[in-house]
Amino acid sequence: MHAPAKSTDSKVADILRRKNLSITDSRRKILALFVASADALTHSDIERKAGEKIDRVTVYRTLQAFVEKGIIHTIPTADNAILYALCRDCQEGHHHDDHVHFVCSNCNATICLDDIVSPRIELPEGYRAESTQVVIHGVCRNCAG
Amino acid sequence: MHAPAKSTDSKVADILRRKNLSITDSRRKILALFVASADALTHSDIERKAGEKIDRVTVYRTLQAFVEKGIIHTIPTADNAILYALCRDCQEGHHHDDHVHFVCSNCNATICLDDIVSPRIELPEGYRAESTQVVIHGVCRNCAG
DNA sequence: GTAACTGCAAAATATTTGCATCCTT
DNA sequence: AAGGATGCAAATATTTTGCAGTTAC
Repeated sequence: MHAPAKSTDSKVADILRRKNLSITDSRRKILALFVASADALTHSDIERKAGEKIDRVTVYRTLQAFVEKGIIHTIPTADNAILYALCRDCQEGHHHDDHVHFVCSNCNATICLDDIVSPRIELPEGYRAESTQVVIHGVCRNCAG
Repeated sequence: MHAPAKSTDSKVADILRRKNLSITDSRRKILALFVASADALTHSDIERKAGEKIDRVTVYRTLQAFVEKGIIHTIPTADNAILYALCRDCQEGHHHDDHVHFVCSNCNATICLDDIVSPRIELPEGYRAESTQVVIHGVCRNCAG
């Protein structure tokens, strides 16, 4: 098993420090999960992956704090499970919601495609757009084989 | 105030009949809400608007049945409230999910813009898109007024 | 008449809150 | 040392399930 790379660990600490959150075990572990995995996680993913050591309530409060601080964001999904993801861009400080999310119908992973900018869409007369969120369902790189 | 048009009532009955669902009071009332209102509804919207007469459990089961039969569909939202909406096109039989949803940040209504087709989006190598859902936040026609 | 639908009660889940204790700074 | 974070217990809220009575066809 790969030991948790020191780089991940310090990256995590950096993020927390930058956001004025005190650095605790729970937060380190949970944030590390996001940094480590490319795809979005549900509350129960996190509970499961973090092992038995973290209280359910702490997970709630931690996710809430992360969202408030802009470290992670929620992703709307068709089946309305609440997904949380950290985006590369958000890490850098300038949080932007207008990116594309991809949900793999095979492995069920949800991935932030930060590089892809949401398109401008022509709206009917009278509507004014402020932000555009796109969720694409399909088959991801891994599953397409 | 407009009396509930007879046309709405027969429209509702038509839809139920076409989908092989028996025509009951609850279903008629709930489906009428969708037909009547232009925007999407949450579970609690429905409970509230339907009056005290409909049991919470019946609402759950009715919405589930409607979704299964393709009468309504769920809309993913940024705040992860579960929204249900009937789409003009879905009524006609050929259900397509690839339409644009608009959420008004002022009046909070969610509207299906059935006329607007989701754009094709260029994906990274290896990804295959099957469907594209777009949610645009902004100010709707009424509120922009 | 039969199968399906509803409403009530209750179980199973999910989320929030209060508070004493522990940990970070 | 002080303020914030955690974990436990318990309060709420949400969703699901079972079943007896009712209704649509």
